[in-house]
Parts: sequence; C-alpha cells; structure tokens
Amino acid sequence: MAGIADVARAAGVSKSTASRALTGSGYVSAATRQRVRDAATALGYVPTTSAVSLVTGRTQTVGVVMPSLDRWFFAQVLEGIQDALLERRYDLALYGAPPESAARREMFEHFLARKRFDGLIAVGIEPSARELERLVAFGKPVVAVGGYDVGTNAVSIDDEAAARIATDHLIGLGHHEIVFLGGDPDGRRTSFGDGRRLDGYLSAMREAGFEASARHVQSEVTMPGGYGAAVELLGDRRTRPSAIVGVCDEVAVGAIIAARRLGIRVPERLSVVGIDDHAYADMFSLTTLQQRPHQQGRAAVQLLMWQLDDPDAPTHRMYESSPLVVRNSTAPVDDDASAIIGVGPLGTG
Amino acid sequence: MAGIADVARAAGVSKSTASRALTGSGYVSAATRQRVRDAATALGYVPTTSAVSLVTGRTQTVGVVMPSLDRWFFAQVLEGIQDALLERRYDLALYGAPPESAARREMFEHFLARKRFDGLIAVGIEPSARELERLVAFGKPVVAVGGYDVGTNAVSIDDEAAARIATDHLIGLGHHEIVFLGGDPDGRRTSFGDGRRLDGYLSAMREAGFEASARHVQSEVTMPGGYGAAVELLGDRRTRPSAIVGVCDEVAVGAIIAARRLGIRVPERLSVVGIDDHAYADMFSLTTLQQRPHQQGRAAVQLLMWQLDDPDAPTHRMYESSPLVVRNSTAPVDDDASAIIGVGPLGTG
DNA sequence: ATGACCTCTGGAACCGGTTCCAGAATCCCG
DNA sequence: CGGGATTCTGGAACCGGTTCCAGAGGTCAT
Repeated sequence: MAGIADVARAAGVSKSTASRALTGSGYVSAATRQRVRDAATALGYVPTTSAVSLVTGRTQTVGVVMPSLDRWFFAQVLEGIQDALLERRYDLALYGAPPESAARREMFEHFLARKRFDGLIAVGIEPSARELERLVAFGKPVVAVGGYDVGTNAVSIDDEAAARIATDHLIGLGHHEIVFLGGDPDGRRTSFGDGRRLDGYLSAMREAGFEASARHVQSEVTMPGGYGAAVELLGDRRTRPSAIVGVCDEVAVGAIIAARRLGIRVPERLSVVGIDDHAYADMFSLTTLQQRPHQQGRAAVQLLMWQLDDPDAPTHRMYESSPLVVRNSTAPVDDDASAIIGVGPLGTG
Repeated sequence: MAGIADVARAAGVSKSTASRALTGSGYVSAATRQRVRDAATALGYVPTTSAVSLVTGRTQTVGVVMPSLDRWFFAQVLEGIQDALLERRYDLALYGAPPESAARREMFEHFLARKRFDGLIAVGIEPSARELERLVAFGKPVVAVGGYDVGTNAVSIDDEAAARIATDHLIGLGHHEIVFLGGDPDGRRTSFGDGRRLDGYLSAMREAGFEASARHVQSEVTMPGGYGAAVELLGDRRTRPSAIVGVCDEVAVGAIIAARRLGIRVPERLSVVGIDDHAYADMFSLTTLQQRPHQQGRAAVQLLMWQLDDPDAPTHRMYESSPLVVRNSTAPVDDDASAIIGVGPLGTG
C-alpha cells in the first residue's frame, strides 16, 4: 500500500508538502499541488484513517444508538442518518441498546468511552442519571431524536401535541369512549415519545370533560401487539370503545385488523387514529398524524455537524410539524352503537 | 486523558511493560501486571483506538452493507450481527447500499478502500463484476448473507428449495393455478434470493406439469406492494388464481389483506404461502417457510471471526434449514371456485 | 563453575500521517 | 532600493500506542 511518503517521493516533494497539498491546508503552489494529486491518484493513495485520527483527534465517524431496528420509525431515522452521513463521507457506527438490556449497559459503559466517533445520535433513548453522566464524560456532541432531550440538541415531533390533535379529532367527531392503545403503564420504558403521547391524550380528554372515560390499554408497540390487545379490547361488547388512538401507526393498524377480524366495521362502528403516517397507513386508509423520521434523521446529522464545526455553536431543539392526515378510518360516532355502552354506569340499551 | 505513559509512570514501570501487562502478550510478572492494572483502572485508562489500529492494523470493527433497512429480513439480520459483535466488543459500521444507487457506488469505490473495518458482511448484495473486483482489492474477509456467494463464506437458506417446497405444498393440496407474487422481472434487481425463489417456483411447476399455467406477477417487495399487486390480480375473476406463493411473507400478507378486502375468503377460496415466518405471520395465520435471519446474522459473524483469527481457515457455505410452518392460509383447492377458470383455454363455467 | 535457557524489564524504533517551525524566495510599498 | 509581509517548502517533532531487541537476573543441567 502506498503511503504519503511514496506519494511525496513520486511528486518530488517532502512529506509535509504532500500532506498540505492533499488536505488543502497551508500554502502550496498550484503547480505543486497538481503534481502531488496526480502522483496520489497514480499510486492509488488512500490515507490510513487510524494515522489521521491519531493526530487530528477526529474519526470521521458518527455513533448511532437506538433501542430497536424493526420499528418503522427507527429504521427510517437510521436511513435518513445514513444518507446524510454518506454525503459528508462520514462513517456510521451502529449500536443497539434495547431498554434495560446488557447491550445498553455495554454501550454506555464501554463503547462510549472508546471515543471511536466524533459525535453521537441517540434515537429513542431516555438516559438514566448514570447514562447521562457517561454521556457528559464522553465530552462530544450528542443529539437526540424522537422525544427526549439529552441535554442539548434534539429533534422530534411534539408528541404531546400530536396525541392531543389525534384525540381532539375524534372528540370533534362526537366520540366520548376513546381508548389510548399501546405502550406500557407509564409509557416510558418503551423509550420513544410514547409517554408524552399518553399525556397528550389524557389532557385532551380532560379538557373535553371526558376524564372519567379515559382509558389506557397497554400493548407491545408493534402491529401484532396492537392486534392482540385490540382483539381482547373489542371482543367484549360492553367495554368496546367507539374510537381508538394508537400510540403509533403500527399499533393502530393492528387495531384495524383486529376490528375487521371481529366484523366491526371501520370507520362506521369504530374510528382509529394513529401517529406516524407509516408506509402501511395508506393501504389501511388510516387517519394519522404525519411525521417524517427520515427527515428527522437528516436533521439530526445537520445539528451534529454544526456542533462539530463549531463546538461553541448554539444548540437547537427542533420540532417537526405533524399535520393530521385524514383518510378513512375515522367517522362521526355511530350513536346506535355507542348506546350499547351508554353514558350512565349501566347502559339502558 | 490518561495515556499508557501515565499508567506506566503510576505503576513505576516502562511503557513497554505497561503495554505488555495490559494486552497480556509477552512476559510480565504477576505482581507487575497487577500493579499496572490497578494503575490503569485508577486512572480510568482507555486505550486510544486509532493508536492501537495504527500499529496493529486491526480496527476491531466489522462493516455491514445492506440494501435496505425496512424489510424485516434485513433488520433481523442486522440485529443478529449486532448481538454477536457486541459480545466480542467489536464495533459495527453500517452502510446502506440500495441496488443501483449512488450510495452503493460510494460504498464500493470509497468506503471500502478506506479499510476502516477488518471484515465485511454483505447482506442481500449481488456484486457486479466491478464490485467483486473492489471486494477482492479490499483484501479482507467477506461473508455474504441472504443468497449470493461473494466468493467464499456465505450463509442463507436454500431459496430455491424453499420456494419449491412452498409450491409443492400448494400442488399437494390440488392447486394448479398458482401465481408467484413479488419481485421484478428476473427477480434479481431487488437483491436477495428473490430470483432463486422464482426459479424454485418455476421448477416445481414444471415438474408437476403445470408449466403452462406458471405465472409471475411483479410487485415491490413490501406489504403495500404485495397488497396493490394482489388487488389487481384478484380483482379479475377470470384470471384469479386459486393460490399464491409470496416471494416473502410481507408480500404474502399483503395478498391476504387484499383478498379480505375483496371478500375472497382465505384459505377457502384462496391459499397463500409465504417465505420467512415474519413476526406478522402468526397474526395472519400465514403458512410459510421459516427462516431465522437473526441466527443468520450471528452465524455470519461467527464465520467472519474464524476467518479473522486464521486467514487460512477454510471457508464455509452455510444453509439454514427452512421448515414449512403450516398455519391456516392454505387449504385444499376449492373445485367450484377453480372451475371458473377451468382447464381449457376458455372455461365452460 | 560454565553455559544454555527462560523470565522479566526498559530503551528505542516504528506505524503513517499532520503540524510546528525555520528558512528561502518572491512581492509590494514607501 | 531596503525591509516587512506573504508565499512556498523541507526537516523534525508529535499523536499514543505496540513490538523488536538487548541486557539483567535467575534456574538448571553438565
């Protein structure tokens, strides 16, 4: 493998001049620069990255941590990050960190300390106190995607507002019995804005005076998870709601499939709203709040690069707008159907 | 940041002794080793990776290329790779390389040449001649996952056999009019074993004497893609098949949803088989050929590590077995329904 | 007692670049 | 035409580790 010394020799200059010519820093005459470049291409010279990083302290790599890959949101964010990094010739080091996993501990305790990347993008990570400590010790820029601030730079939709808009949309259609479907008890452990979405739903219900009928049905945040929980929820006519807010589209779609399975017509007998505008939303005519995680990934890289170019640059908190996309999974409440539940403690039929 | 020189000073030894003590190579007395280790932990010493790789020539990083992230298979393989690498304290550098994209060219032309990883795992990549050339020039171990051999090490299911088993299963149930759904004309460009699956289907049809009725309906290899193509395919009663082999479960599930939408009962009026045993397969009662891409990812890492430990080690071609999982999306052909199509060129009703 | 061999340690070279610094050449301005 | 600023170049130090080599001390067989 040709080193820079070989290039310098071939071009008849010193190592230092060759280096300047190729990196474009310092004074080099145009003629010399050209000679060096020609020599470099002729020899197929590629700088050894470890040598470069050793002296510059920069790795040209960005680390990405995310709890999972098979949720649409994460895969999309990752693709967005990939695209943006490729343009800048940065490498991408990926670390999986499911909540409360050994992998996650490893990541924060060991991999972070190795400092093999110039900055970190944390997707769907709510750092614990200890993790935050490690993040600070890491000493390099961090940007969060998808809900939680990791101190400084962050990009996401306004999860609480999104869930509120979704809920208000249903309330506007006359629904009272609205269930929030998906996530765990406090909506936090699944990582992601899930908890805030639950908050948004609850506050919308409260403001409309439906606090008493607010209900959170838990489920894994996946399509089969939503399906399973919805089959159970909708199976009992007495407790069946007239509308569902899915914590995300995957769960919402699961609910729609469950409804079809049970012969409950959507949207005539059951309205469903999601959050995401998933690739599947269109084929299920799902009304949802749109977000574009791909763009969020790109934006995260942008923020990180600003920070890398100028460590003193101001940090940013970016909210992507999340417009309501009305399709055909929501409709005005069907009073005949809701009468089954009734308003009082015991429906009169 | 404490360097090894600081550790050495704290332990009262030379740099070289400190290095030996920490890496565990060469002679160091037990007492000295302990002193050095204590000093290292006391100072929170973490070796600078670029310095280490500069001299050892190893990066402790594995590169992974894949065309896409949002197909279940790829995400699963990636998670498997992640797990296995984590255990070995290797980093994972991820590169997206959609077929015929600029990113893919970049990857092969530039990123590969940087040699920032000790080995490469190529998932769902069928390298062109030029790409193969670059791979060879890369000069480090490569293992392929998901169909195509990249020279040496590879792991996948036997795609052709899988599709054949799926098709034979339908034939055994009395089906003649069986459509292969998904992929592009020659099934190659989508990367993945798609082309070979088509071959397997075709040869099964041929062997059963149904060559004339073999039909490949193209679609994007996604659930909405399969859905859209199936809506069209099933919409016309005259050309409607009695069974479908999906190129993968996502497409097969799309077809099932399309059938439900059109009021065609599965499996009574339409049988559907997939390949994958996707997380969604169970909730759609999809009969399918099981593969476990997570395991394949782990196996790929294993193969790569063997090669790294001993460059002269023999290479391997691993086939994962793919058992047929019979659920409830396939049933004996419904003769009344198939009579609509009939055996002759024009059905007599 | 001698020498061969093994264990242990430190000094110095080395990996492959970048950057500091000094010196030479050229330029511009008063 | 002198002198300071600017442009250009090469030598050497340096980034932070690993590894080669030489030498010291100890053990054991001859």
